[in-house]
Amino acid sequence: MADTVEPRTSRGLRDLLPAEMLARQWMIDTIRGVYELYGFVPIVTPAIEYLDVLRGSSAGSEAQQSIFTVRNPEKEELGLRFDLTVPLARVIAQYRDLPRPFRRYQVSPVWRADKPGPGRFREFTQFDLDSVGVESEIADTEIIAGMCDTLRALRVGPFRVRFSSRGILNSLLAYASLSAEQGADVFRVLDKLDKVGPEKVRLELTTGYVDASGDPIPGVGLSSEAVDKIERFLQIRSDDRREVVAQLRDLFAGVEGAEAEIAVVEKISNHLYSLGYGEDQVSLDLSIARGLAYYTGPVFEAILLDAPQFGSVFGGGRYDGLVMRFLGEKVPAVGASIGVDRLLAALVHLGKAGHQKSTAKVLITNMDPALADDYVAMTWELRRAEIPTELYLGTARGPGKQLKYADAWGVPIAVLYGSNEKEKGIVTLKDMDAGRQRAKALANRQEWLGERPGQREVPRDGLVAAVREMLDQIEA
RNA sequence: GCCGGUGUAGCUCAGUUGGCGAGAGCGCCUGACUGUGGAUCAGGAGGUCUCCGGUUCAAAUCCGGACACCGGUACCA
Repeated sequence: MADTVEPRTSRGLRDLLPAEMLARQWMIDTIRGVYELYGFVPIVTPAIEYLDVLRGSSAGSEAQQSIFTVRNPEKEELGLRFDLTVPLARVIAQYRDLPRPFRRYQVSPVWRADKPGPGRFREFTQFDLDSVGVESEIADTEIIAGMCDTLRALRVGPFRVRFSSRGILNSLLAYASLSAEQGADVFRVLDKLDKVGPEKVRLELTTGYVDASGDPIPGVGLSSEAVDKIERFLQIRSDDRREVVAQLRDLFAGVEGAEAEIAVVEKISNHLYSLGYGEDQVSLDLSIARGLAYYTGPVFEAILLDAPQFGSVFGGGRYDGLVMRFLGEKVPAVGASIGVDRLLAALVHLGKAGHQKSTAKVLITNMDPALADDYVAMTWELRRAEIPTELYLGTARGPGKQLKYADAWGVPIAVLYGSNEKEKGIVTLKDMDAGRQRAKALANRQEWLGERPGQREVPRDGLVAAVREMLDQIEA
């Protein structure tokens, strides 16, 4: 016995088999369609970047251990990208002659060396779109509208895009007399509101608590007056975005800088109203904080109302400071990112994706080696008529095995052609699904064989037309 | 990182208080049925029982350790 290698994949990595790839490609194509309609352009950047590009020059000690590091022959310090935003900032800084605004999309895998969890992997794909170099809130509006259009195009069922703003949260800090440093912790905790509920958020903002597993969760150590003010802020909830804006103005009256931040959010909301994005699609939800530190303005995320357990499937915000790392100059930018894997998992869960198993619509079976020329001819005839067709190339001889093969791959139509058909100048078409349905009702094999469900004989020279007709019928 | 759980066939799992040649279902292969998927029936292939050490006449089973995976929780630029 020769030594063999055990086939396996490293932790947190997985293979995407055909059924999943087909669903994913459909999803990506659909999203791409929306963003090209909006006039975004594609780019791709290398998976591998210099470590200092990924980390930032100053951030030696920052908590960025989840980068996979990579060795090259020159022994340079390299790593796999962990998102698509940092490489975008690099591109903006590196290609100074790119016209701005630069509005691009990118769909690519990213890597994080975290502990994998349910629906969470070390290699996963993001679909990002960003507008770089636009100060106007119309860019933010465009991203939010695009999120709505994308989710509608994907037929995800009811969804909600929720947005807020870091500017408003900063006003909250001023209102509650908190420092910017405390702010980072506060935002992180607020982001968990949906998941853990208001009591635990209060505990985590003050003293901390011990969770069900006995793991102590440290508190942020805020005073109860500060937490009271935060809670008053969080109580502003309404489906009506205008109502939220009004209450916010009321609460933050006299807080320095607050009015300007509220005005930005109000403008976005009004643009969206005038475009027909009402409360059923977009809500102004002040509990949205987003975990990332680099956001500077509006932030947004989308959830599926029929699958809320999948969390945010699409999120983003404005980050006016990120390009500064490379250019030393402030370049405004706003964008959003779709977690392709998470959204796809949600769609499969909802039964809205993942049904297609094959690209071929027709399998030409191969029963008689003497007729090889006919099989090849029929195959290319169909292909040249733009009908995706596979010629059976395996070793099984009888039609039984070959039909089983068609069944296993979910090919909707099989073509049977042997000496009988050749003599009569016909081909036999078989609608696989019709047979599948019929099989449920039949217990006895003689009946099953005798009936030959879903089969039709058509003239050999009418093959293409007959297949097309049968496909139309199946797809209707 | 912390807490808990689980490692037995390709997959899902059963294996009683340790007891001779290690099981089931699904899947796969062959045949009944040499030109028809499903169903049924018969047969077949497929296992270092995660690994290392210990206890014992005897370990998949008990003990210790390692590793891996799963779930929860924390962190997440």
